[in-house]
Amino acid sequence: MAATVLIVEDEPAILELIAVNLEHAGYETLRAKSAEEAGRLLADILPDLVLLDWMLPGQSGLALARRLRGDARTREMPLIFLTARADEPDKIAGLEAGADDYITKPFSTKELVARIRAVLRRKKPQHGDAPVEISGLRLDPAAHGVTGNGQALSFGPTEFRLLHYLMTHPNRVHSRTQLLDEVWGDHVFIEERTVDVHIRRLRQALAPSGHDALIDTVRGSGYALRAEAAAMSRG
Amino acid sequence: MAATVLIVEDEPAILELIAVNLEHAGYETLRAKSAEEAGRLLADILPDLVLLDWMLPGQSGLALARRLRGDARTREMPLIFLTARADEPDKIAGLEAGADDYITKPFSTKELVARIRAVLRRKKPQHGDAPVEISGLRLDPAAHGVTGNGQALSFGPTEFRLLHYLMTHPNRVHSRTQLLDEVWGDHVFIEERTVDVHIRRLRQALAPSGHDALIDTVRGSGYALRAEAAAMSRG
DNA sequence: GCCGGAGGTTACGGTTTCGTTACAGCCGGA
DNA sequence: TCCGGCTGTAACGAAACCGTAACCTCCGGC
Repeated sequence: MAATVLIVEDEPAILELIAVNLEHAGYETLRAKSAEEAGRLLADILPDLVLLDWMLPGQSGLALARRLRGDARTREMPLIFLTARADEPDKIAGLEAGADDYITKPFSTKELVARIRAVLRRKKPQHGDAPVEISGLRLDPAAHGVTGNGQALSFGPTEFRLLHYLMTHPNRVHSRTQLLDEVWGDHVFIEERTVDVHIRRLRQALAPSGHDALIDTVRGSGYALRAEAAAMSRG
Repeated sequence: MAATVLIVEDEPAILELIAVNLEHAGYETLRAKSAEEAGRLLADILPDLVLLDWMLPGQSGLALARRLRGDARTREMPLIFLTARADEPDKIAGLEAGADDYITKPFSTKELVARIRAVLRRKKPQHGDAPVEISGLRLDPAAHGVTGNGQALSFGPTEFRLLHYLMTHPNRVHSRTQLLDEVWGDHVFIEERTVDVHIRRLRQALAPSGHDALIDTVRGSGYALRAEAAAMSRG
């Protein structure tokens, strides 16, 4: 039940300092030294909160924030900026980008923990990391693991997110457009047929345990993951 | 059903380019070459979304945006800015004026369509159709599934729409013309006998659970789906 | 019983949609 | 730097689906 915090900070000493303090306060931590590394992490794992340094080598923290807010998966994710610059313009830009709070260095670890607590309290209860199970197929977002009737299955990042979305919205037809919005993110420009290919890859990855049969093609509409309970809902 | 987009753009070539692309993507378009013209149009028609150029002769796009947000009638209308200026200050001013998104020229038509789609989707609190049930026959539009007394039945797209329509309008005779309008769409030209064939296919798909008997042929008039409660109501 | 009309049924060409494969680009790790 | 995994796109073939025509069956009126 411990909340997971992703810390994005290029200075190793500060990164370590923050991480140790947060862990001491009872949080689990993920670490990234650049926006790019954070992006890769976020492709697989959705932390409960992101602590984001403003100045980063390569892509800036602000740019990453914008990317997070442009993606349906991460739009609601709590975000706190961490920066040495106290200038007013930066602050405005940061909040415009959808940050929930803004902490200027130097800061006390007490203040840091207090603000994280406040932001987490303000945000809705997280549901993104609860394990899902349907028809013997079990997906655990936190562990990034899937088992089919006990047998371990492996997926690429996109396949994993696609399966996760389908499993959390079963017995419902999703158009290709919908899936692109929900799984890839609102602001991507991808051919609809690409969804077909990923469905195929997902089915292939599910095949070893036979769970590929769970994914129905609804001709002319899209795809649906069928949980057996719904087919016989009437008694 | 197609969403209507009002395009406000003073450059004729660009206006045309955008309009053609949106129409190709399935949207209906309205065109205005100035903020004033757009204002007159909006007095009569409320489009589903406004695509607004920043720089316009006469009244600026920003001014029009502010006016739209000040009017109760148009306050909730989705609005996307379209501009050649990528400067940060402009962007902030645009978003403060209540724009839902902001696209800088040059842009790809793919991106344009994707963003329009995203904004429209975000604004609409998607109202999923409710399941219908008649005499043990249950149809769930969201799941695109049908069960007859617990047994799963499968249909092609047209059969499904036809059954859906009949189930939501039971105990009523529908002429073939009516069915073509309601199920196929107003503007299609299709032989009336085609309806017969689809009724036949629908009955066949319903046969496994015996629900094919629900569809009555009314000689000389059309077809009707009979809900049992009504069977005794008429003599 | 005969007849005409309406609906039932079947078969078929054409089109759309989907599954599948192949491929090139990107990125990170060795 | 090469290599191997992952991704998005294009292309091709198969299957599903559709609309139409043709033929058959049923029905009522005479």
